[in-house]
Amino acid sequence: MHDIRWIRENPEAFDEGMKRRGMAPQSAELIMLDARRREAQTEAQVLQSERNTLSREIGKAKSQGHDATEIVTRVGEMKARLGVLEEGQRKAEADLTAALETLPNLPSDGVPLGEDEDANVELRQSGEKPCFDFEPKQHFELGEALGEMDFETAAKLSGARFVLLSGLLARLERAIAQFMLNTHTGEFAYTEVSPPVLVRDHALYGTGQLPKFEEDQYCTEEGMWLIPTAEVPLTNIPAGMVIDEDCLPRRYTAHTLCFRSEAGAAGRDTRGMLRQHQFAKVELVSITHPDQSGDEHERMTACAEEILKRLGLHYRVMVLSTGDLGFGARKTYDLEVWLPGQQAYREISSCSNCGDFQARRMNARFRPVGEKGTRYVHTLNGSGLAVGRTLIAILENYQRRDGSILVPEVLRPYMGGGIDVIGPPVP
RNA sequence: GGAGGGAUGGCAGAGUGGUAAUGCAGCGGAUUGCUAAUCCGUCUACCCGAUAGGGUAGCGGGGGUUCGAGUCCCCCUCCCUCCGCCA
Repeated sequence: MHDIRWIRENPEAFDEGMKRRGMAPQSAELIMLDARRREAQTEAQVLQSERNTLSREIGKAKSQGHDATEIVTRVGEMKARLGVLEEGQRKAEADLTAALETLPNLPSDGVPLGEDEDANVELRQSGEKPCFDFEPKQHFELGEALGEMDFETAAKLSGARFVLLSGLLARLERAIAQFMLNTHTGEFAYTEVSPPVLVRDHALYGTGQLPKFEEDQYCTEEGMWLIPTAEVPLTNIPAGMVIDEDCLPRRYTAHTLCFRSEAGAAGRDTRGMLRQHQFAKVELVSITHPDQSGDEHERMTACAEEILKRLGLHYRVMVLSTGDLGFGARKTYDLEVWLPGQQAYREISSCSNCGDFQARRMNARFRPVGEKGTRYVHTLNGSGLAVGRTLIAILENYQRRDGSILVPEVLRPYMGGGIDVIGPPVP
């Protein structure tokens, strides 16, 4: 959500930001709605003030035993008009909010200008593509050959875009998540959280999925929503609160299932488990002082990168262009891991600085030391990492000629001991 | 599913129809010769105003009654307790 006062004072900067997002100028319409709102408010307040004065006189007169019928009739006559004005004020406020709440965040300075992901800019790479003396397979070929990645049974149970892992692949998935959580909590000072994965409307509103992206979410009959990412519960932890400045930054991590309808993704990534309706992810969320969100964004990205480095996976860091930026983000780094079976880089983490955009929606503030009043916190979120996609990356990067998978060194302690290789498949 | 009790400022907590007590925290100021005490003011959001200042709203949300609602009535949401069911 944007600050209407800022828009009022910086209309050209606001429109410039929207333009970089590929959107038409918005400020004129918003400023008009704001003017209408303030006009309606002032109008209503003048009459309310009058009413209050007269009502107080009635109270005074009555307590002194004087007759007040004349004033009572006068105030009574104001009533209908007052109702109309108050209704007008409510309407004007609702109109402005409705216009504001569907507008995306403005890109930060320095975010590359572009229409879509083709304009994303590579910042750096880490590691190297592995060399094979055979033709590397895709993850689903490997997993199915091992007999531990079963799309047919999953489809029988749940339909398309689901997978059933079993045996050592199921265990590998668990090991990956454990390794990530232990690293983020033990070394990077994130507090582990086990949050609800069903949330109310206002939580999804706070992070920006509602009202605009309702069709991407799963909703229960009771009106609860399955989270599309743990960003939703974690970022909403400080919603509605005023926290002390010395409690910042707050860092949370959680390993949860995520649920996405993939409504707009028909036909994309249909083979394998790259794009599923349900997947596990270890999420990172930071709540920071406004002056620190930039540094925190770099730090968070580095934490996610460290996981890939320790797993020995080659990846590149992209900064998203203005056209590829998510709704709530002002700046996003994507980590793209190399998949030798696919011969492609694929997103495995997305780290975003949302500034005060989400904080304003969820009313999350802090009290600055030495100042009066409150300010909005800044919120950041990043995957640290997507567990399913990490499994894919390990399969494709650590595959061997015989179809077996070498377990990366750092994961072996989590595999239960003595399991350094998964497979090879039995014919 | 059944029954009951609740929701008041950053926090705690009074308030049964007439300007939202009080305490703590925060902020501003005064004062005192020492890490502090005391006193005064302020305290959320918005509107008007160049400033000084003025005003409105805010007691979970929305309606209603009333000249006037935190207070009375209706609807809704959420929280808690007990019972039932249940991992």
